[in-house]
Amino acid sequence: MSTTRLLPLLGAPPAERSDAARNREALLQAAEALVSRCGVDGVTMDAVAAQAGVGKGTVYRRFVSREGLMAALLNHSETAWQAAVLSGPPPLGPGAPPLDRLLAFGHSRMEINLKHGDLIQAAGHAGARAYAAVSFTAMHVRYLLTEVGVRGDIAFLATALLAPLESVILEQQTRTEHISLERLRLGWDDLVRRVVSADLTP
Amino acid sequence: MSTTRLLPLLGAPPAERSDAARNREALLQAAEALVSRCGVDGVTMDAVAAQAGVGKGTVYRRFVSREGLMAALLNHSETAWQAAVLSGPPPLGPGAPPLDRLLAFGHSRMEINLKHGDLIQAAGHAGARAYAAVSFTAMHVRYLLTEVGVRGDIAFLATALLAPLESVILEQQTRTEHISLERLRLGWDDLVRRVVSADLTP
DNA sequence: AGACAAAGCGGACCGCAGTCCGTTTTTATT
DNA sequence: AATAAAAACGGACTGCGGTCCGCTTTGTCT
Repeated sequence: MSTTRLLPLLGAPPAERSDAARNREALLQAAEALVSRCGVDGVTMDAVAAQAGVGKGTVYRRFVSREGLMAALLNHSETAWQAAVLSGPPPLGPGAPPLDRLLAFGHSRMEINLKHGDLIQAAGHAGARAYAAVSFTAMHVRYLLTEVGVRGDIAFLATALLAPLESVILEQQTRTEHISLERLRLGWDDLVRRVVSADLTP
Repeated sequence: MSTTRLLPLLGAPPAERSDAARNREALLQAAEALVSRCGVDGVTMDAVAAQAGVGKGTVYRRFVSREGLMAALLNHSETAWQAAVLSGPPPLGPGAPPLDRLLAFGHSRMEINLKHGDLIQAAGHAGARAYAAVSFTAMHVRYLLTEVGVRGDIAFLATALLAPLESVILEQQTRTEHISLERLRLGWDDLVRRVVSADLTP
């Protein structure tokens, strides 16, 4: 009679306990509510815990840190957006020529990063960087660049193109340099064309 | 007998009191010492105050916030660097053709931003952004782009080129994408040439 | 020199992020 | 159903950033 420990599946997450799942849901919902009520900066961890009806320790067990919680909040919209990129209507989604997709990608990403600027900021290191967003966007831009026919250090170029789409940069441009969203879009288009055209018209 | 208030010079800073100056010096020195002893993250405001032999309130009076203090620390090296750009030896300083200066600018900025990554991070909003550094570098890159003969939205292009030189981006590239410094340099050169060449070979 | 503002100073105090550990709930096993 | 291990929970507690306000120093005007 061996203990039927049916092998841990090597890295399969041990499955979440039901109460844990319930609490996570409650916490996310509470956080969302508080964000829309007090703004991102007005949300304290104690408040989130209280609103969800759990102890503070629970919040940290689930989300590790304030940044982690904010990142989790972010992931919601991020997921929907990724779906739009992977299988939504063109030109953001598949079906349009890769250059058009790249331009649309920039416009869309700009909007997102401006809209969630405060959340992204609050998510700090766990936010824009190191999380799903970075690897997904980087991967996608690399893919599009290749499709367009760009030669060279694709990985570097992808990151370089993504950099000016970062929330911090956009915020600086719109707030302190007074650049309009329309101008940002035109600028992006121009930048992309410059980067790309070197390989197209040799 | 009019009060010889010899007009406030309209916005001339009211001149710093001697004790204030002394304390500022002491604080900066203390902060620097602590940074090199405990690392940026290990520096607490209380410690800085204690080490300088003043009260905590004084620290905040001089530097407003922790970020402000870090920004002040940063300004030291920043100033030296600006001097090198404005009047140092080519190709970073004047004398070389503008394209070479632009390439050298990128390499140099990269090094700085990587070297002081933790300080920049700690200086947060008061650091890379909104402070001396941003307007100076932006101005300089705009100037070089113009000299090179780039047409278009120079202000936007300057910011877009500066974005991938930001400490956060560089850190991501070197740490999680494992891109070597050498490759970053080559990438920068390639990026700049792509952006520039569109206007040069029409 | 004396006096009077203004600027500077200090450290007690507050709020929030994050930790710790004894207690409770869930789930697998018999 | 009983049991036991693992996972989750809660809330008191700590440390740090930042504020506040009564006291002291500095500089100026007579």
